[in-house]
Amino acid sequence: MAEYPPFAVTVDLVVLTVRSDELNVLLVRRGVEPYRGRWALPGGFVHVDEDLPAAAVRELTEETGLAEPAGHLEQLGTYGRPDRDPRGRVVTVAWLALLPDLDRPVAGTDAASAEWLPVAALRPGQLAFDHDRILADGVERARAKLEYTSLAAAFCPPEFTVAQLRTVYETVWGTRLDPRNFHRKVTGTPGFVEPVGRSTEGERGRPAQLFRRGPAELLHPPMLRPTADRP
Amino acid sequence: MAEYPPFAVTVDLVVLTVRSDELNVLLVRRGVEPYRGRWALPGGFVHVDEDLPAAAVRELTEETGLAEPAGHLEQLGTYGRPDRDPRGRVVTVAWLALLPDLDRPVAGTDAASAEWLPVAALRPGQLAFDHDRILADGVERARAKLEYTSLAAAFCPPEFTVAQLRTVYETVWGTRLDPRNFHRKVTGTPGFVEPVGRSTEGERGRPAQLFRRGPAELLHPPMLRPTADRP
DNA sequence: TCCATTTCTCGTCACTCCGACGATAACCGC
DNA sequence: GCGGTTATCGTCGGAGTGACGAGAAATGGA
Repeated sequence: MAEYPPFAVTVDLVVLTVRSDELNVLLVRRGVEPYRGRWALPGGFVHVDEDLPAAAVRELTEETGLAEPAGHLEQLGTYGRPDRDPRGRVVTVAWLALLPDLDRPVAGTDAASAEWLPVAALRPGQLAFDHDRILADGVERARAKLEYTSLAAAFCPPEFTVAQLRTVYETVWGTRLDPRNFHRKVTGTPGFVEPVGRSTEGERGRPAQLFRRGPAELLHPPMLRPTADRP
Repeated sequence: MAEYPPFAVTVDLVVLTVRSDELNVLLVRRGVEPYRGRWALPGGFVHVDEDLPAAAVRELTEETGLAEPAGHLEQLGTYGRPDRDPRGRVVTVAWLALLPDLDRPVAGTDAASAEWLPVAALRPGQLAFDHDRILADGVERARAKLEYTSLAAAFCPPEFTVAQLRTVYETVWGTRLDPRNFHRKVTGTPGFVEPVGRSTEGERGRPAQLFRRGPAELLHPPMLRPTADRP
């Protein structure tokens, strides 16, 4: 192996959820320099004998305090501009996590306090390092993947209604969808959702059937977001 | 920054092209241990002050001997299993490149001789390190992206016919497509291709109109590959 | 109790898109 | 000219979708 420049490798997490009709991201306040006091994506160094997915899962459980069975985790991309960290050459492998709304506050074992913040409330340049860019890439990935995968259900609890699922799409895409057409599409795509057999109770309006995730991962044909049609 | 485990960071390239109706990948024979004499993806260490995309472009030009204007380059994913390189902890950022068929042999400035090999001819376990897995991921990414982007044109020379573009789809997907429906789809999607105004000469059959890439990057609606329909 | 309100669910209709395929156009070599 | 080959245009039916009407099943207030 002779000579090679030494790097530090970290993982950073873009953890998204939908709560109160807004897309939220999990952020931590940095307690040390650089960027002390600024919001940042949760993350940390990869251990010497640790695989990259394992490091991501470890950080996720440390920050959210929950084992990972619910939700979804995938690699987002790797960022390594030479000047991205003033301390030295740090390459970070970013991960995208989609979680249901755990309406309890985040109980992290980590000292740093993690909080949910609405993505729309963040201003450019507000996050540490290049985390603005990473967050933007993560949000765009999530938006795109809702089109052709069944990942929207990862934002939902194990049992959910069609309307809850529609709210996920509407929130992530920032558009409104026709409830009747959405209902037809979701229930008509084999394997997307499966009826539980029960219904909601005590909510306003007619009770809604409860569903859980189906086995399908890809949507064929996809559900394309409404486009500002090109000329 | 105090303590952190030191890593080596490399870039590896999955360079794909379509030649003689087969999907080919650019491979090098390793001249040193480990995996000496085995085929591997071209790649190398990231320099100390080098950005990751710059390292990928550098390796690409070193291996193919051509500046990068033609074709397409994107980050594929990062692979860092602790045991993936017997020499130590090496994390590699893999990139996917799609190039037109430069039917001249690859004139690399690199000492290692790079060669095009048909992807279908490779057997599992034939490549060094975890390059089998990286190649498989790259091929799958290319297949998926043909569906909803105009990337197929990256496999074509600056001017090409609809039939050439169809051959790209057929080769990458391993399916046959109806020439008439394909022609309708390609020419009917605004911004996918633009007529040059000239036609081929001296080929067999009726001359074909020449096109070049249009400005569109996304295909709306996508061109879905024929599916072995689900039940 | 009755009614307005809310929300879920089922239909209808027109339009687009796509797969399957027929037909014609424009070149080649002989 | 003639057959072979490939490119291009057209037609037809079915699947999928956007726009929207209408009924079903709950709640809450007069």
